Amino acid sequence: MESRYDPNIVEGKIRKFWEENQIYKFEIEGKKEIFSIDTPPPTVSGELHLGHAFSYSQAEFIARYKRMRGYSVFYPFGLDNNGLPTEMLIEKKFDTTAEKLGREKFVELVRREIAVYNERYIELWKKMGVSVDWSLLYQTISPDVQKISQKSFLELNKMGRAYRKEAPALFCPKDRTTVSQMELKDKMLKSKIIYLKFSDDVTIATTRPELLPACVAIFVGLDDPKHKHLVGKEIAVPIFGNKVKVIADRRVDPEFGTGVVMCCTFGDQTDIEWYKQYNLELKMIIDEKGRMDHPYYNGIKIKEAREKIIKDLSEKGFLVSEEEIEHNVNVHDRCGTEIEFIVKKQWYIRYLDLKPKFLELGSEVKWHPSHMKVRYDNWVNALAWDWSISRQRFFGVFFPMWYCKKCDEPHFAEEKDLPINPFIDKPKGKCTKCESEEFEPETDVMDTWATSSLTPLINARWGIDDKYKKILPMSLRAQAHDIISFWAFNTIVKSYFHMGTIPWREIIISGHGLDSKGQPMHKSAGNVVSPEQYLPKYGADPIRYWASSSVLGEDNSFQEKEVITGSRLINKLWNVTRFVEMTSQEFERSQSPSLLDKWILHRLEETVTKATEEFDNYDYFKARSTIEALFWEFSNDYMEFVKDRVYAKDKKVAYVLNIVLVDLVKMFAPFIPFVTEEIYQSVLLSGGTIERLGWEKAKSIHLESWPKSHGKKEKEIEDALLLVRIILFVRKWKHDNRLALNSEIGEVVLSKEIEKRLGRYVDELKSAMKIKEVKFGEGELELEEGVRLSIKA
RNA sequence: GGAGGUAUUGUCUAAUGGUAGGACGUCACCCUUACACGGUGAAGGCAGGGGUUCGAUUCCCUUUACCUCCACCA
Repeated sequence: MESRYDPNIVEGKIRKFWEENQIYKFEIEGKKEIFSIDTPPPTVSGELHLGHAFSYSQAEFIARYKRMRGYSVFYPFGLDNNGLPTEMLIEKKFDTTAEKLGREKFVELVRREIAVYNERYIELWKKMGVSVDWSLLYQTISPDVQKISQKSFLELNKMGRAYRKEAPALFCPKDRTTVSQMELKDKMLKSKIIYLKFSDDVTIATTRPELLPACVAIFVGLDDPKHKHLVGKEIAVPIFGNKVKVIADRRVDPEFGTGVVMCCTFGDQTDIEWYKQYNLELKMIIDEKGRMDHPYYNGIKIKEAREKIIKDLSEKGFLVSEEEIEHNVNVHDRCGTEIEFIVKKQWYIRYLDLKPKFLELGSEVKWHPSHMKVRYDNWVNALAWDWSISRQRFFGVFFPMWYCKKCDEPHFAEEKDLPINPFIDKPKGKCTKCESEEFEPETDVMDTWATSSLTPLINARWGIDDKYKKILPMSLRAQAHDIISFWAFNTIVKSYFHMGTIPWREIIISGHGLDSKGQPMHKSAGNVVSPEQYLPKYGADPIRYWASSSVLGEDNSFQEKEVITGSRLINKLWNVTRFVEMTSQEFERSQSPSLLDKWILHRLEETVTKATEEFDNYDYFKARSTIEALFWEFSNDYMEFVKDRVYAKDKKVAYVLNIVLVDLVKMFAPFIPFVTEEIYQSVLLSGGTIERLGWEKAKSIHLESWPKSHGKKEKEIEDALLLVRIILFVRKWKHDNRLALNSEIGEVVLSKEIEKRLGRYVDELKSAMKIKEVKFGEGELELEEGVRLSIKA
């Protein structure tokens, strides 16, 4: 055994060993019960950071634990590499756009490029030592997944759940795509609020004067005495002269601005609500490129339009005043551009009628921590729109359909022909409505959530073969809390539609890995820390150690010192092993173990019971702490106390040292898989420890069985604990008297009361603390009630 | 504006209705045949204000700060 543990040499070797021996291969056949994990496919959108490593290791600890508990663990890995984030990554890298390149060339470029990122992601995850079965890898852009996603769409369509409707959609003028509610972000932006005179008694405040040509109504507060007389009248719009009605509505705050609001289709969400409620006229004046589509503006950009009309209004005397303000606006999460509304035909999934069902399904899943379910419930209760799944983008899963050129009737692909690329594949048959044979493809792609919400079905190879049908419903979903409303919710939705059940029995929600100051890692904040930075220095085990230092659901800031602590633990474990290895040649199981042996065996027993319980509850951090507590007692106390016996080649102490070590190494294995594997292979297996203990050998520590508690209670535990307290007291006395801890002391006198309990074990005390003589009599120092002792150097 | 979470020594982080544990850092001591990348000790803490209680860091209310999600933003 090397005197020093070098992760850089060992980890690579171990990784190779795992791969060559397929240690993490999922076995579908056999008697073992299946434990299936639905892990998040990371979005391929750039470099991975420690926040990712943090989130992903949560499921990883559980997977390794469950494997040791004898489950056949289905632990796949996925890559979410379709959709806008991936497109933007490539557009940025090559400083181009999909429009410039054209659809085909662009898609090809993205395909080629993501292969590189895929490799990088996988490589890093392997380095971190995740125990996924890589043969289960899926990508959301792969043909199989496209097929599943398209099948889902076709099924929803057959169920009458999919519908196409012209509706206002959130739209990002910069990325030229519709976006969903979930892609919005608030941003404080400077802007101008303009006061416009519509008539002598009507002045309107607006931040969007350029929308004036789209003004279709004027609103005042419901019971606003100042403006009550206006309700029902018609007022002319400045410059354009068309007359619009004045309507009273509760959504207007009489105290804000002038108390009079213009409604333009569409300036914001309220405009849309009014448009729907009062059947207002539709005037779209912004096109899909974010340019003004109105004769007055002649195709200029929104910001220019604003300046132009302000100038014009001012010249024509409509402008009363303008104020600089800072206000919250909805911007696109990814590019920060202000969101507009456009009206487009989009595909929707109708599901608002199922809100009670979704709440019910949410309750069927067991949430860890339980309070995370509240977020799910809140989201479902607040749902106000059907699910829009169309995106005007390029690199994504295509809708498997065309439209009739003559009558616009949708024409769907057949399931057996999936996956379909409607740009290449030709539709079969004639238009069901007009019998035309000419079609054009649906140019939109599906929202990536429409696909990633299918991960349980993707994992089960739904519609491809029945190989992994058994994994459903999955045992566990692991994800972070920010996407409860998207990923968790949408997965439950799709699972209900396609299977009629919940997708998984339990869900664990992790927090975020934050930077050392507790800030979320964002590229824009410049605080992104990559695991690559720390891997060469410490290896993967210590980074995993950091990642395991948090309670489920809580954020965890990255602290290098935590990594260092992990590093020291590993070093200590290595050296403990080296010490114990010296004793591993001959064991003898004692029928009457010494008091200290009983003590440490009792502690082992306690630890196994407690850690198992905690792990079963997904409290891996508690489990780790429990295990660590035993480890430090074992190495700093027990091992020190029995050194004399070790040097004297006592076979009984050898036995105790080795079983405690083996169980500790096993219990540490889910957290620090590399060093524990190395110890298992190079010492416990090849040194013959496992064999001599009479235990069953495994190919890898990670296929070993988790230690079992025997439920046996050692007798005399109270006496053993007293003995330990006395030893610790003597140790402190040595320290206080500036003596080396292995120095000899002449005499210890213990009070008479102790003689009855510990009289037989005096030799253990003597040997543990190098005491020449132990007597019983009257002690001077008080250890605790009834226990007094004197110590003489 | 609403919902959820969090607030513990210089820093990071646990537990707990009755003496708050650990890690890093600091200080002191110990070069001990597994480890000085070690060991033994010490100093140092419950965000503010109310309430319940014999007793509150813990339970309740509230203020403040931060994180996440949602809504509003004329």
